Amino acid sequence: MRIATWNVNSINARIDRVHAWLSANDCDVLCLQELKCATDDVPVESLRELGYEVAAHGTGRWNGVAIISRVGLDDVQRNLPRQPTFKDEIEPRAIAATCGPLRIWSVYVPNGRDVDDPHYRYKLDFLQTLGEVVVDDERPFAITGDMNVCPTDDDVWDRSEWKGTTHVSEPERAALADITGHGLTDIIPRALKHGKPFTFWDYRNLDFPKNRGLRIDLILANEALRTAVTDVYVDRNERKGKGASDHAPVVAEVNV
DNA sequence: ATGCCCTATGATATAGGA
Repeated sequence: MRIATWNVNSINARIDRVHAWLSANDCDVLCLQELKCATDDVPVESLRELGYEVAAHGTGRWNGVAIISRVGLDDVQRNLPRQPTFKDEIEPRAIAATCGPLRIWSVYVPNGRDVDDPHYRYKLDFLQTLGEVVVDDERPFAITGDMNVCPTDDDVWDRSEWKGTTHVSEPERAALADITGHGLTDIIPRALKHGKPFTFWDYRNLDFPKNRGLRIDLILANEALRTAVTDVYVDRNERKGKGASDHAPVVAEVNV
């Protein structure tokens, strides 16, 4: 079984690429983030014609998450239990489903914007709440998605360029460690090039050609899933060319 | 060649991204 997580930065802007990627990559379960459209505006027909079921959760303009699967899509759950609000809204940032043997979450953690911004407190609250979804179970389980946190300094292209910013601060890393403390492992992908498995490169300043990247798209797997993983990699080819998302898919081969 | 920001919106600037 092949699973993947991919922040597509608008599903409508990216649908041709997503369609082509699915056609070429034999993927069973794909978790998407940043749909940037309402649930009813997701181009589901393009995905269904490839044999996938779609569970989406979006309200338009920003955020939005989905799970698409060709191995079953049951018990869909939208939002975290007790998910924190921002400006009194519960934003569409989390969705879960059971896909065959696997229980999986697709989440888009708030950016935080700046360590002094209220959005940062919201981010920490969201991360704290996210740990509560972990179930103590024999069944393969994963939280995947754009965590907007670099787990270690190895996950930043240049630590000195990211001093005092979000994504690398100790409280964010501690909050992420609290999640993995529930029995999950950050499955670190192998790098296909340049030694570091970054998953995001800003569109600006030639960041991708210069490999100024971050590893923020993660697969957090429980023991049953972790031991079944036979390979994990970043599909950095998908970041190339015109019309790419600023994130690349993270792909895991799982023997379940 | 991996190449000099992108997306959505009661839009013609602005917010958000990380």
